[in-house]
Amino acid sequence: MSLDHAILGFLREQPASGYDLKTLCFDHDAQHFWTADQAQIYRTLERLQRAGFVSARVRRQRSRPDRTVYSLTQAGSEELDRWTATVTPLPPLRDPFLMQLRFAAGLPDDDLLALLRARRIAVQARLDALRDRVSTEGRGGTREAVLHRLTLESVVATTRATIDWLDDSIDLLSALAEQSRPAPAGSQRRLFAPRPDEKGSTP
Amino acid sequence: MSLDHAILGFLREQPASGYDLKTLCFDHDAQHFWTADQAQIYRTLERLQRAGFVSARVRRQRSRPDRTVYSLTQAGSEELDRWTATVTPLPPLRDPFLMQLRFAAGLPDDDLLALLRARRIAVQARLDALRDRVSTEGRGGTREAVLHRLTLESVVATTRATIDWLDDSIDLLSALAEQSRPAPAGSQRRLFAPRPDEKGSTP
DNA sequence: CACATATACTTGTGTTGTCCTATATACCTC
DNA sequence: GAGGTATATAGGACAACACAAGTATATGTG
Repeated sequence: MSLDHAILGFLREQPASGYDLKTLCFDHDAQHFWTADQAQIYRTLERLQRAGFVSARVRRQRSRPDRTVYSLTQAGSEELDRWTATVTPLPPLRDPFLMQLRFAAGLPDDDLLALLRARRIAVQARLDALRDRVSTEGRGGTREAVLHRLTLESVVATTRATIDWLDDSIDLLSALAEQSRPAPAGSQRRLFAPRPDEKGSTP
Repeated sequence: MSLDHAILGFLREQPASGYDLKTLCFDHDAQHFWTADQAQIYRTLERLQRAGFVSARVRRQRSRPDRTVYSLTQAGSEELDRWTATVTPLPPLRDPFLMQLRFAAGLPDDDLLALLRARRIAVQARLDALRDRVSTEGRGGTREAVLHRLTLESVVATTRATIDWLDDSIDLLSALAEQSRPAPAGSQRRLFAPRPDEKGSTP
């Protein structure tokens, strides 16, 4: 029921329509810790309203379809406080990529390395996007701003750790692949030192 | 459809019953990257059998209920290889705890810090358990063993990063809380150095 | 004027995953 | 011999979530 509380959280900061929540909140602000389908947001709003946690009023608009703007009620605010103060157990770990890696023993070395390198690129792109957000959104001294910054930094930290792990894993697996690769003719043992523009295998 | 492939992956390593998959595979080996409900495992096995990816045969047992032992078929093995070689996009980020933190601005400082400290304890416990596993399971030079070790190390790396982030966050928030706390009588400024058994605030 | 785009919301449907319960056998312990 | 534990499987109910399509209106663009 995290989505419920995310919506309550956003509505506490300011009233919003389902459309606002989707385009402004979930597609941007919350992007690094939660996402939500548009249909799901509307259905959840309906449910929260029935539960008395939010109230709705329709805003007529001339140039646009009418908006149903939701606000947090007192009960909603209390529920949000109750929930934020609740200690919850760690959720089970779930990572399709690690699963893929765990069962990739059947792949040729090159395919395995390609998989890891592709992953590295994707994770690096995510990290770059996060850093952009830290530098643009990471200002402000209000309590909300500090907490928002902390959530961004959490994801930055784990993402960096993932990149480091990927680098180590790529190094390890290429070394293993090199060992087991049928040596290209005349290269079992180097007769000459590597040229200066060639990288050594290990520091 | 990750569960499907996890089952194919385990069955490639050795034939197993639904019960084996639950108790030996998902509750232990795969614990750090996937979990599965017992009911779901049986239903998935049925589906995989209909799809021709696994085959079943019943083993009569005298002292125990009969077991239905599943094995990977040729088609199943091919599907597994196809899937492991497939590059998939990063899944969206989902973290209920970060959401909680993001919307915790309404909490008193002490509750907020309690939340983070409780989290630290839980994450540390997970890390300890992972380290145990690395030292007991992290042996062997087979391809499977290496990949298994890498998956464990991935989770160790991100878990460590999370602990570091929690420590930094706790430090930051306690400092902020200290600033805004109404100063206890006579303690705006320390007149005496801390006694030797008192901890300094920072190394 | 046709068409795409942005706004704003609704409905249907399927999949995944969780929880709970039921069934059955055999062992072990009190 | 009653009750707990381990083995082994199966079913219903349901919540969460994703995907897809449909309904409107107004604006901008070629």
